[in-house]
Amino acid sequence: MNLPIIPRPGGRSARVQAAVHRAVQELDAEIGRAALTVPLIAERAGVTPSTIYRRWGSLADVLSDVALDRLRADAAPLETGSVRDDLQAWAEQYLDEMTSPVGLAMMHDVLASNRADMSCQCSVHVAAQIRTILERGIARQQPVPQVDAVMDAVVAPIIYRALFNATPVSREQVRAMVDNCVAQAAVQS
Amino acid sequence: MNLPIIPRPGGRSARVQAAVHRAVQELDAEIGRAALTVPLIAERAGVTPSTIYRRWGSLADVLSDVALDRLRADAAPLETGSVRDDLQAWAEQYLDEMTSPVGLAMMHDVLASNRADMSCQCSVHVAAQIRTILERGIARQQPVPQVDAVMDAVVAPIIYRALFNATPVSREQVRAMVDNCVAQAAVQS
DNA sequence: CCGCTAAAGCAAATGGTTTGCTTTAAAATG
DNA sequence: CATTTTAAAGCAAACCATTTGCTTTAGCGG
Repeated sequence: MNLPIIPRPGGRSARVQAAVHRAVQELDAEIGRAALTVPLIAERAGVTPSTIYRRWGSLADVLSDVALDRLRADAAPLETGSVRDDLQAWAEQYLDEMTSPVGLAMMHDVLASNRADMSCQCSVHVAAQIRTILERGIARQQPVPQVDAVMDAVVAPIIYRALFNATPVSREQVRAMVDNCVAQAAVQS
Repeated sequence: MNLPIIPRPGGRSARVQAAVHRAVQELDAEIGRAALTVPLIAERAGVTPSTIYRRWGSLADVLSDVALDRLRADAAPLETGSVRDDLQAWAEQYLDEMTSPVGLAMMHDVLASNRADMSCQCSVHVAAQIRTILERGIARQQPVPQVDAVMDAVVAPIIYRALFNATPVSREQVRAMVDNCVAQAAVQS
């Protein structure tokens, strides 16, 4: 419904936003995501439920907003000196995050909000991480794959299988996927 | 909550199940998925809301159940004589289905139920379709890729980008993905 | 400092969800 | 075939999340 853009960034709006985000994370840790309700969050945050409904629209939107916030908090990928190693390290960490209960819940939350703009943020964020790695490689004059190629060959299988398969991608498979992707880029250049 | 297994397949349970499924599809067509509620569905199906809540657990579970039913209704893939062509034809149709509003809604419904068993059914079903195509190729003594390879290289990008990207995979890209995948299988054998 | 306005508070009404109990009908048993 | 058993459906009351109209607050511009 309403965007999580803060119209009056200096004041009460910002405080409410922060309080609600904190309340969600606290309650999530204490009682679990399944037990979260808007009235509960509102009470913990010290606001009224209608405030949350008016600003976010629904519980799903609040959770999605918080989940995206956590995604953005991810650190920049490490730098080892080779695109292949950087990608492998990053991809393994990404796999761990996204197959963890927290990561899975985040994805479900974002998708459950049914807002294309929010869902897209996920891939925008991931693409930015990958771009960071690839640009280091370009700066070193190494051959690098396209961002989209990495998304299709590495990210997509990780996420698809995390969401729809009983068995997630293994670390070996991730490494093989990255290898493949980087090797193809080397051939094509 | 409760499984969609029918404990007394011969009688009232089966009738209720069918009536609810039909009610969901009718109402979905008439008023749209966003307006669906359990009481509405119950009324149309001629049952009481508590019946639905007791059997399915929540609206999300009902919608997920119906969505999986529709998936299962998919026809068997066509046969052209070549694995590559069969896969391409099937993949393009799959792309169309999954990027359509109906297909997207189905995936969201299944994921929103937050039930791993239901989500897995999606990939199980898709894998079965792919296996059908590949086994024809094996029968013809052609080299074929692994089912999982097709899932990772073709299905995963289609779904990932349908769910998380503003721009879905294009038909050309699908064809390229299938080509790649089949070519790799030919090399490896 | 004063007025304007967006957002928060409040409270009542709405309606989806849960739950205990009763009734029905399908299956099992003799 | 009649009888017993039991899972599931019906019913209705209670509960609680959500919506909504109105009032109040507080940030911002003049």
